[in-house]
Amino acid sequence: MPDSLRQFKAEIFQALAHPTRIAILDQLRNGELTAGSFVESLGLEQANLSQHLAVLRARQIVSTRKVGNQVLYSVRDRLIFNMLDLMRRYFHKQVGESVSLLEEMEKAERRVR
Amino acid sequence: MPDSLRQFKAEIFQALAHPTRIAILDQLRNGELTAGSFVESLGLEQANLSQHLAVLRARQIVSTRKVGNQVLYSVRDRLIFNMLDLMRRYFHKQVGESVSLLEEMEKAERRVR
DNA sequence: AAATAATATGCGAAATTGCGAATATAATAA
DNA sequence: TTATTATATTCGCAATTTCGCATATTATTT
Repeated sequence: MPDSLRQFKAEIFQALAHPTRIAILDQLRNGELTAGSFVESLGLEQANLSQHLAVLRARQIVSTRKVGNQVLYSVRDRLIFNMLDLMRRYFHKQVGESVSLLEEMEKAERRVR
Repeated sequence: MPDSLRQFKAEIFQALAHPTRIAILDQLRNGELTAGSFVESLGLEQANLSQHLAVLRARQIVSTRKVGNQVLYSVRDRLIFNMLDLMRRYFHKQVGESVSLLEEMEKAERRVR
């Protein structure tokens, strides 16, 4: 596997590695939204939001379209959503395992008592 | 979507956001390997490798098993490989789009001349 | 017990990231 | 033209990441 591929993967993962940016992408699942809409829905500083959008732009994860005064954002490739969905599955599996581990521990605990 | 879920996703993405750690995981596709094997195959400082392994451990992405003198690493949940594979597909799609964009530009260029 | 081998950890420096405050830019409205 | 609205950029700072170097820890061998 070429190192450039790993480099690319790392950069995309990096772009996804922030709760705010994940929230932004989640909101784009149903189509394009203005930059400003995130400020309201996520309740963050305008500058902060704009910086997170800049990260997603830099990695070409989103594309923009200017309409009059405002900028519409959309996700370039919906494959990104597959990544997020896969990660949700991963989360649930992990939680599941943690729960059953706890149950095991409780069983063992009861046996000792 | 709960914020804790986005937090979790971000942490895992973060753990994957380094070429060295991606390389480590790639090598674990065929089963467990000793910590030392990465030092040789990747040609990095022993301490550096160990630090990257610590990141993967902290996020529970890998699990370890001590055998005598050495530590065997393995991937806890192969879903992680699905993430890497999906990212490879994403890469190829992006490259493909870039190529066809270039071709479009060349066509346009020829029309102008 | 002392030496060796495999792995992990602590430390300091450089680079990167995240954030708020202020400022810049661009389009529209007055 | 001036004011307003939407968005982006710059700056300074704190926090985090990455790395090499040195050191610690644990198991094995001599």
